Amino acid sequence: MVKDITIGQLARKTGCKVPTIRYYEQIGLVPEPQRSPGNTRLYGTTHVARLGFIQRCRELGFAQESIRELLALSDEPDRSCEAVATIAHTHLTDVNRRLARLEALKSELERMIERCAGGRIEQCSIVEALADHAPRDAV
Amino acid sequence: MVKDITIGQLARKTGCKVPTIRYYEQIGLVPEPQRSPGNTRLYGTTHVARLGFIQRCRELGFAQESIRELLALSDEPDRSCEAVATIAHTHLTDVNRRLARLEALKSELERMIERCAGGRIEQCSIVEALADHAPRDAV
DNA sequence: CCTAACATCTATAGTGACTAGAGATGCAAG
DNA sequence: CTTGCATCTCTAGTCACTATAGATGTTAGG
Repeated sequence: MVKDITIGQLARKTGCKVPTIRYYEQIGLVPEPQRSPGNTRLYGTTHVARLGFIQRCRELGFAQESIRELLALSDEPDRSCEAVATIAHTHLTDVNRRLARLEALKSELERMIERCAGGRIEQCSIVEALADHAPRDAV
Repeated sequence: MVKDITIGQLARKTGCKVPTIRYYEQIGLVPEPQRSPGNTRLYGTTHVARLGFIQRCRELGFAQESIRELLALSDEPDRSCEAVATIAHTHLTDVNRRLARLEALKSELERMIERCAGGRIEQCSIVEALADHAPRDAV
C-alpha cells in the first residue's frame, strides 16, 4: 500500500505552507522526497511525521539549528536523552531572558505613556523621554 | 565654534556602531552630514541628538517605521502629541502580545522538561511531546 | 617629509525564517 | 481540447543590521 501525497496535501495535513516545505527541503531540514514521472514531489508517512515534529518545534520557538539537532537526536533512539534536555533547557533560558527584557520594556513604556498629559509635542513627556539621555562621553 | 566630529567619535558618543550609523543614513533615518575635503563625514550636535533619540527608541523596541514617524513628529513641536501617544500605545500592545506568547511558551517548555526523567531517547518525554501531535487532517 | 598604523570610504553579501512573485510545466475534469 | 488549478524552478524581498573586501584618508612618530 503506497499512498504517496503531493506537497499541497502535505501542507494541508501539517498546516505548513507549501513554499515553507520546499524551503525546509532546500536547507536540509526535511529530506528530498521521491518524484513522480512529471517531477512532482511525493511524500510518505515519514515525511508527515518529520514535518509535524518540525512544526511543533517551531511553535515552541526553537531555532532551526536546534531543530536540526533535535531531529538528529530523535533518529538515535538508543542515545541518552541528556542532549535533548540540554537543548530544551537552553531554549527555556533564552525564553526567560527575552521575557525579562520584554517585561522591562513594558514597564518603561507604561511609565512613559502614563506621564503624557496630552498637549503640544514640544512639552510631550514621551518625546522628552525619548530625547533625554545624556551622551555617554563628554567631548 | 565649529566642532564637527567624525563618524567614529559619533559612534563612541552614542554607543551606536559605525556601520549602523552609515546604515541609518542609507535608509534615511539620519540626514546626510557634511563631508570634509577628503570625503569624511562630519557630524554636529543635531546629529548627536538625533542618533541618541533613535537609540532610545531602539532600546524600547520601536520598529524603524515607528521611529521614522516619531522623529518626524518630534520635528513639529506645535502639533498635538496625540499621534505620539498612539504610536507608543500601539507598541505597548504589541509588547503585551509578545509577552503573552512567550509566557505560554515558557510554561509549555517547563511542563515538557519537567516530565523528562532521563534515560534513552526512545522513551524521552520531550521527544515524545515534540513528535506527538495528531495531523489535523485524516487521509 | 615619509612611513606605519589606524580610521574611514564604498559596495556587496550574509543573517533567520521565511514570503512573494514570475514564468513554465503537469494533471484532472468537463 | 481547453480551462483552471497545482506544481515546478528561480529570484528577490522582508527587518535590522553585521561582515567583508579593497580603496582611500588622516595622524603620530621618526
